Amino acid sequence: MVATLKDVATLAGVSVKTVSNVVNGYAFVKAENRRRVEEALAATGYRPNVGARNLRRGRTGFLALMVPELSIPYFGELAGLVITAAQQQDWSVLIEHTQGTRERERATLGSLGPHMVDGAIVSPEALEAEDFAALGTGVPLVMLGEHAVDVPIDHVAIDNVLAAKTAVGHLASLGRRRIAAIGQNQHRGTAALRLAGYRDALAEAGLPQSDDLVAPARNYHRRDGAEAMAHLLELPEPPDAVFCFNDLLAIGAMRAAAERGLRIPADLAIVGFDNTEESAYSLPALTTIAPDKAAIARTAVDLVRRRIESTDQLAPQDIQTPFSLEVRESTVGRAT
Amino acid sequence: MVATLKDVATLAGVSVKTVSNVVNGYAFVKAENRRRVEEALAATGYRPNVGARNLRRGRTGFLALMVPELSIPYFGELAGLVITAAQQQDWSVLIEHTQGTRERERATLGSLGPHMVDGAIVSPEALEAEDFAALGTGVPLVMLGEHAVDVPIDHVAIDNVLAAKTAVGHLASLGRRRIAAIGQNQHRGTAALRLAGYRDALAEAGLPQSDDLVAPARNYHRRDGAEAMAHLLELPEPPDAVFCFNDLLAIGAMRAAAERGLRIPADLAIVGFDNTEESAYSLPALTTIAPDKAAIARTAVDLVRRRIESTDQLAPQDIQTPFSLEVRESTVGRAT
DNA sequence: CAACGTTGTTCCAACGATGTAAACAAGTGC
DNA sequence: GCACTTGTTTACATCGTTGGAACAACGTTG
Repeated sequence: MVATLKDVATLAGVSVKTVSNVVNGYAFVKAENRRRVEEALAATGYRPNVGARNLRRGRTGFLALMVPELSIPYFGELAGLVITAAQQQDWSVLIEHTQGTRERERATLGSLGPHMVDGAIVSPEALEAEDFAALGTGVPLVMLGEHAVDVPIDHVAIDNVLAAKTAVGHLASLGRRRIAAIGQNQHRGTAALRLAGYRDALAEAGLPQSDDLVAPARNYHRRDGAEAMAHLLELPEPPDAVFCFNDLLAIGAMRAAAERGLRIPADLAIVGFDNTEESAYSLPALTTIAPDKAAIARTAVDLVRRRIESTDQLAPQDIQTPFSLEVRESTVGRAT
Repeated sequence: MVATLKDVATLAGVSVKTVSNVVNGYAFVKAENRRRVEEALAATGYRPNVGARNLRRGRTGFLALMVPELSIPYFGELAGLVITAAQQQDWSVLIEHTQGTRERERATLGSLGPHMVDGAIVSPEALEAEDFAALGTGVPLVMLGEHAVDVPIDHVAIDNVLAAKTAVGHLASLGRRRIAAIGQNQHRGTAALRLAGYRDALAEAGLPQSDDLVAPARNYHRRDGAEAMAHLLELPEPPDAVFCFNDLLAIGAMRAAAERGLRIPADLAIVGFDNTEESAYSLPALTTIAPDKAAIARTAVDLVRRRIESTDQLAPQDIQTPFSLEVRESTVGRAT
């Protein structure tokens, strides 16, 4: 059996409340009693019943994190950072994954009662505006990544348009003329933004735009990148560079290119997006957009906390976190 | 505010318990009352207070998963599978990570009161036998991976010795003579087992053993693999093959080899361990031991459930899950 | 029509912790 | 000796839920 406050109190010969006071660091407890209580606590190995405590306090001590797939390196890395940031605020993190389907995302959002978690950090992919109505009221929510739609909810992301523009600008500055993009997708908010950045950069560099060079990707897995790249390489005039909307697509694209005997970056330069750890060690190492993932995690947790603490309505925040371009071998070749 | 049973009861004009009965599917509720309660439930958007319910029922609905780092692909993939398996048993998964330090692992284990979670699945790296005494009593615990030590706890893993032997046997069968190993580590149970398998295979193939060819790795990150490989390649007689104790080490080793102009597998064959998704897309694609991660996750969740449900003491189970050798380019070259 | 079982509902206590306020003890000042 | 602080402890109600006992209403049966 597990010791409760009552057990400890009996053992120490004081009231339950006094034990509670000791546990919670209440100042006015006589030294003698404090000592006895502490002994009893140690003897019984008392640990507070989180459920009961939270029932009383109206907090749960849990934070939910909703991601599409934990096996995707970006989300694995991000989740780790969120957990770390949350631990510092005494929160435990509950992770749900949705496979990026709208139905699962709705269901997850709906199950997040305020009794279950104090707040939630969500990274939706397919949700529509109306789905947010289904959300259990009263749970502070922070969204990561781009809105698909306009929803009055806190939101943390990098400037996707600028980031994409930076990536493509880098390719253009290297003298690439036929720059392709992989990752177009109707259902993802980020895809539209990154595509816009891609187009901006081409326009600015005075390069022609061609729909042939924009390859869609249903999911953002390595396989999708390989398929898209294979398709691009069959064009009569194949690209000499490609901007992939995430690192996994880029890894897949590299493989497809390598399998066809292309040299990277000589024949084909590749830029990814996310700066997952994998990208620094791929062969060749991948040039990629590096969002400050730790900042994203910290900011998101902070936003949740702030919204919980302040009783009055805050206007929804829209916070942009920094990013940088990590230049590696896939665009500039092996450093000598 | 959030609706409670009381609110619903008032609205429906019945007692709290009747509403509770409806919510919990108690059979004997008059149709008329049931209808009114259901209307009231819908109108208020009632969701049960998980904390209170569990306080009463003595269950929490949470399962803890402790891993060293979520950003390590193997654990990201595994965590995803555990979440999926747990969802099917109506459990939400709480993830804690420890960076693989003994102190953090102890602390995490200690914080898992039975009020917090119904059970825990842990993947420790540095824990010693005595640390398990610190565990809050009464929480069913399942360990993944090898024990460092003998502890009477449920345990799910593949046969590490056999798996390592299989991997190294594969290298030997390809005619490699100087087969190195990367990943030796005093503190990891798995390291010892994989090393034993490595030695078994060498012995069986009649190959000489040399301590020079066994490279330690503090952590199991890509960087450690690269450093170890660099070291091995500086030997007067460098290896012609290397067995890495996980995929990340192998990825790092590949990079170090490639940077020194070695061709893989012609000059150096490499085998990894874990079959992370990354390994199928690396250049060259990595030959690796493929544990059935889904089986591990399912088995672990099942074990926890079984231990919760049965009141009597079950003997600690020791379950081995299947694995296979995934042969790819890093040992046999590009398929034509 | 009394006794009984069946069905449906309500009341009460309890899970374990904590906030509130009251009770108690020991000084202090007048 | 009394009111008044100041410090210290306790009793009690409460958070939202559910199990069990008690109770009420009903039709059946002997």
